[in-house]
Amino acid sequence: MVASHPAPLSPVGEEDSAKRRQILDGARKVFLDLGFDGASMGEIARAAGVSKGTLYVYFTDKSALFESIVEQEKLEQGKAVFNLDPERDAVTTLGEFGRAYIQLLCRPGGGSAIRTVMAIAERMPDVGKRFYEAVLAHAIRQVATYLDARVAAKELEIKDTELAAAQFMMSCQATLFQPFIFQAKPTPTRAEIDKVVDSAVRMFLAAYRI
Amino acid sequence: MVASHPAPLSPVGEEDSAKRRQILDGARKVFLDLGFDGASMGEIARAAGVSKGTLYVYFTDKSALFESIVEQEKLEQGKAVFNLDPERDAVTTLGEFGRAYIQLLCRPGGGSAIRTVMAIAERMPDVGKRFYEAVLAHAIRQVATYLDARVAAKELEIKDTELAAAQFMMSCQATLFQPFIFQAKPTPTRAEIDKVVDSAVRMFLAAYRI
Amino acid sequence: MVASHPAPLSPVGEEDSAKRRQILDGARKVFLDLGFDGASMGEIARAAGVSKGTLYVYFTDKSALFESIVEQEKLEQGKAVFNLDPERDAVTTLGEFGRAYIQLLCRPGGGSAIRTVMAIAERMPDVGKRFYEAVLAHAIRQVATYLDARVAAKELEIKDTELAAAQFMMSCQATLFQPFIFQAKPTPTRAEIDKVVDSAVRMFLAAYRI
Amino acid sequence: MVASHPAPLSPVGEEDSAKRRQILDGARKVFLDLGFDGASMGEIARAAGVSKGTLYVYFTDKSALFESIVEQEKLEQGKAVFNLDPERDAVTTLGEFGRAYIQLLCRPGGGSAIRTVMAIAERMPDVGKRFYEAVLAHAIRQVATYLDARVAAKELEIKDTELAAAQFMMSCQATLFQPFIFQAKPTPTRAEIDKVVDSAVRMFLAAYRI
DNA sequence: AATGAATGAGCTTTCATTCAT
DNA sequence: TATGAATGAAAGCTCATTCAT
Repeated sequence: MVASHPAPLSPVGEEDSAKRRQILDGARKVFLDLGFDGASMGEIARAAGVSKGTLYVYFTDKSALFESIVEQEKLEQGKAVFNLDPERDAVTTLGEFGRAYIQLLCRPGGGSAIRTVMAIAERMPDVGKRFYEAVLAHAIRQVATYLDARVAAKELEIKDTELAAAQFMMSCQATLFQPFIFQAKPTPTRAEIDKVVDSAVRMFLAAYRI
Repeated sequence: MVASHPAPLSPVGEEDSAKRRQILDGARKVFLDLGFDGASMGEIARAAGVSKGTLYVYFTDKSALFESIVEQEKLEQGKAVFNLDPERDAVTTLGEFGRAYIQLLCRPGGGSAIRTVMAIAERMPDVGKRFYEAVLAHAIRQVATYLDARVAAKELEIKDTELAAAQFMMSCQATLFQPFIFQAKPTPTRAEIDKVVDSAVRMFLAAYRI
Repeated sequence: MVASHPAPLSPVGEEDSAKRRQILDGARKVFLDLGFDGASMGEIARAAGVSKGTLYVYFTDKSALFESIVEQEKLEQGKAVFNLDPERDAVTTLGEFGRAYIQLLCRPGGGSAIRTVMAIAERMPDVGKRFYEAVLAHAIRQVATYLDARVAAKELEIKDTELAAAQFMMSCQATLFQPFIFQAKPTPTRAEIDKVVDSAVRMFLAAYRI
Repeated sequence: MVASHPAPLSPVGEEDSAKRRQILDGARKVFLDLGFDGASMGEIARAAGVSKGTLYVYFTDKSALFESIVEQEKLEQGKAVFNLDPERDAVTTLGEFGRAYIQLLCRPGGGSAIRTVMAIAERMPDVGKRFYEAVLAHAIRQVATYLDARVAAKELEIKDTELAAAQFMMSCQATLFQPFIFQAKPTPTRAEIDKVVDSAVRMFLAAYRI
């Protein structure tokens, strides 16, 4: 009874109590698998191993829980670091980046955050916008910055590096991302990714290398 | 009750009675605006101008109705004809095509079939797959066929025309489609589309023109 | 099949379908017995002999159903006609009226609308106010009008007949209404009512008769 | 767990520990403002500045807490002393009393114990009955006792002083208490109270003064 | 004694579906 | 065929209550 009260702070007080984590983990799976409407609070409670009531101790309502999930995915995917060392040459760097990027987008195991957010964007525009900015636009800006450096290094000649970055990133998705998200093909293999990314790098450099 | 139930045939002789059309038209709008879960049979009935009961005369349940809508969109968008005359040169043809394609993807006014199908693909993989095949893969094949012709005509040199087609089509979406579908930016203007598609055409031809 | 569709109009269309009546009857009992918060839609459905869903076909929500009950009670109690013939003398008329009035206020069988509305008036001020106006204030005005006539007939001398009317009506309630509503005594008997009302009439006339 | 539970006595030695008081004070406000059903144990805990768990240390359940509040109000309002000095003349005494009584009944600021108890009386008849006895009937008895004295002093002539007391007290409420409790009019002003009470006194004395 | 985390029953409400007509 | 009345299962959410500390 001495030091028995070391941590029992209020659940909401701590930004990241164990229970909160537990709920987020359960909710993540359910939301990403079933979408916002398809997921029920009951199922989330079951997945998280807590009672329905407990959900509402930590999150005001279903939307708040969902937005926390998106926020978390946003942070996690947004901080995916790519090796975009401005000194390195474009062939290697873009190739490496492309492979990492596609693997991020086409993560195996169902439940894609991108799909889930896209699906709800019409009804929760802010959620969609913030996710896009933090993840997709953020990645584009990183690549654009790298391209700026290579332009300065006289390896490339590009007017609009942000557009070019986006072009490259979209090219890398060719035949991979859409079939994946539409469930038309399984998660792309390493070999498929290599082939497509290599081709994208070739096309990109054929167009922009000095 | 005597001979009034000739057989559990489709409600009317023709596969596409006026009522059926009416229902599909109403349902289309509601499903594309609100998604599968967001749409309610009541709202669909109202939009279609029929009673809720009638919905079940023509479609066994909500899923069947939804799949019919997707089927219809599939057929309609699948037959969106692009002028891919194999005789025409690549600059003009790809430019025109690219603009038309982006306008198809980024149609103003909410209700996007692509988003709606994408959203449900995890829970209805067949629906997603069939839609992808009939619309997106089909468009890729059309472009690939055109590219085959231009390769044969010695204008282009491409190993894998299907991959190249997809690359081009994805490049055209750069900075346009994703922000649009995530509600991060408004429907792209004509000028924006022109700029992006022109750049995609330039990049593509710089890489693949002989 | 000829004249088989004579009446199946929309439930809400008819202001007073049988089902609607059935629901109101069930809801009346439950609301008046348990109050707004104490009554549950499930119990109301059971009392009305319909499913919970049906409740919402006829009434938008619990409040709307409650307000309909209050409205109904208002109309019913508001149109309780008292014989306030301006020609009749005050002793008889006020005595008769007083007895009828107390019997209205202290109706046997539990479930008092007055109590129920009073209880919710703080949270639904409009409901409270409208009920008061239509039932209590309306009765006061009727009596005041009668008193005006008796003043004109030189039987009484009263400055403020509305206040006098209210005084008389409150006097009639002495030792009857409050114990009744607080459940401190059972419904008053005829004899008790007679005694109290007679006394109120005597007091009133001793004060106001010319 | 050894000797830490001396016995299931009341939480503390004194019947009215500071904590208990604190809870009662918080609960009073919430119950009187929102009624029994409208008040939640959470809100009560917040208002009292204790945890929800503590509520259950001092009171077995919500009903017990509520009944304690009513008990407390009963005691407090029951001991509201009115200057009913049997030596003083009726005009002054009844006038003073009437004003004080109406001010007690029509206290500004929502939270009326009378309304709250009345509201629940059907479901908690004992609570209602005890409150009526201790507050309303008690006040009537006080006035009746005063009237007895004035009858003995030959100022008044009254057969049933308890009935007369109640008559007077109800007359004082005319046009004031009911509109107030139904939220049909705001808290009566001092001037309004004066006017009504003066009139009630006049009527009463016109009828009962020798 | 006091807490606050956790629960689960129960609430209001919605909605896909059925069925008599 | 077409209807709309009716349903009941299940949703999101609240809250009185319990319990380990």
